[in-house]
Amino acid sequence: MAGGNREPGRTVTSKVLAILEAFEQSRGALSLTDIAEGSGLPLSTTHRLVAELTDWGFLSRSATGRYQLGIRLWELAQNTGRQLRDAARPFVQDLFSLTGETAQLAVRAGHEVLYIERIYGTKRVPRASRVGGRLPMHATAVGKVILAFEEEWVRTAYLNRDLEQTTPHTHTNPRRLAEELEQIREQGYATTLEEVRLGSCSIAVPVFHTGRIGAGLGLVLASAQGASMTRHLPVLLGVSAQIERATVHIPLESLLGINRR
Amino acid sequence: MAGGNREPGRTVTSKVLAILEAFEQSRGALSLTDIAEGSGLPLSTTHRLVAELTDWGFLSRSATGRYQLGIRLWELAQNTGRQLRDAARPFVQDLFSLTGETAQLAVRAGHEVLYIERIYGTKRVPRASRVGGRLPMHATAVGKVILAFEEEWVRTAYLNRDLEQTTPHTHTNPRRLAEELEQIREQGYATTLEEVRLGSCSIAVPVFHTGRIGAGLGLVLASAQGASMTRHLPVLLGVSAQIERATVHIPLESLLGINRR
DNA sequence: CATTTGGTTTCCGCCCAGTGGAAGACAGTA
DNA sequence: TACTGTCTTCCACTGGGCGGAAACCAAATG
Repeated sequence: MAGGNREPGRTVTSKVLAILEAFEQSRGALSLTDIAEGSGLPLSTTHRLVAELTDWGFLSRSATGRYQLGIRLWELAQNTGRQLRDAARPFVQDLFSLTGETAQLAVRAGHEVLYIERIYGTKRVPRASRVGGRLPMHATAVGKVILAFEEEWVRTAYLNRDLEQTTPHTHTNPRRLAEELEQIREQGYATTLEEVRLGSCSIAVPVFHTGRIGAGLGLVLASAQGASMTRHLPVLLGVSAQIERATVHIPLESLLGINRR
Repeated sequence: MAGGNREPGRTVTSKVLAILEAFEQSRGALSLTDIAEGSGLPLSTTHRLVAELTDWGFLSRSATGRYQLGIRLWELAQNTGRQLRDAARPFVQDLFSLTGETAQLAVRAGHEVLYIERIYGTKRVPRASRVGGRLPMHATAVGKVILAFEEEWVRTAYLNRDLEQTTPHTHTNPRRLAEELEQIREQGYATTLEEVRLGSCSIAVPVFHTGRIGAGLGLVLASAQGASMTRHLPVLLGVSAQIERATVHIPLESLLGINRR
């Protein structure tokens, strides 16, 4: 029965996107079979769609026959939120040069922080986040500072969920977390100590845009320097103010391609 | 006649990708009608596909109802060539800090240079290139240096095409360009003087990988400093060597999602 | 308030692009 | 040679995609 056993209600578009997203979970290049499994599609269907995506440059095929996301996709995606990234990057770089520590800029995407910029030196640091990566908000300094200054309903909605325990030090008690956020709002910055990953701590300040919280700007340091983190506060606040000044003229809607719900 | 006048042979996939690519040409957010025009699709078809793309986060809709590329796309695309970018970025940053000039890293994509990294300060420079952007190879220093060290057949293929004249100073004579490339290969670096854009000049050195040319590393400066460009050569060569060392262990095929033809 | 203008959303029956099981080709490996 | 895992091609069936048309909506205009 050719074509009989098809899964109804599944659009072609959803299949194409599922194929692309299959590359997100597993690092490195995938074989056709991997893609078929990852996207939950029959092999022959996968084969056809993958071939077309490759023609368009959205996937590329290495010498070994395995596939990976193509440069065309990356090229296209550079247009997303370019204004914000272009405007903010030099300042994040300043932050890095002035402190010598890994500097990062993140925004809220749903219930997570999404890292959109990250400047680091050649020295090795235990890294949990990466550009384009997500982390739970309550475990990171940037996340906490965003949450603290976010609108009331966002905060309560967040605290009414199960809070993931990333390390033994992650704060997951909703009540105490609410208090911590209150305190962050008062003091104007947030910190974490080995809450995402053992061996590293972080500090972050808010970046506002048109009165609302727009992003979080932070530093990641080795745990050893956790005690003296706050000495970076003046620089952090200064750079944050500069980013705010550099982005005021950018209309909110073109800042990022995020569907605010 | 519903569904009668359809354009045959056009796959759904191609329509979806055409919609995404429609955002590349025109800056800023697009209305549904704009997208339909840009992708050459009927309005109702566009509407259906755009709606699904939006659901998946590949497009986002602003308060005004216009569409732009979604953060989901950007997020996915960060996985493309991450190894190369992550490894190279700190060194490009060094190049910037050491020289104070806009530093950039580019690779060849077909007959053009594709800028994959670009570090610049807050001072304004006339910029022609941008991360994710392309330029003709013969008009840029990074492009020329890549072309010069590229395999013979690539070079001859390139010179047998029409060479675009970007500014009055662009070298477009194939014969003379071949000589220039020869000289670049001997001296180990390439320069341009207002060949892409009036007011700026550039200098670049090759970055090799497994014996082949892998990328071009360069600086962009204001034309005024064109005469003394070569004083940056030692730094450029040093940083290039460091990038080579940092990327030797990366398998060629996972460097970038480029289909080498 | 009626009208025009410029855009977005919904509708619906036709029909071909998409489908996926199966078989064939291919490359390692035992 | 047989086996195994993977990729590629084939092909007849069929429902998801299609897109013209009409309804809808909002803002500008008379």
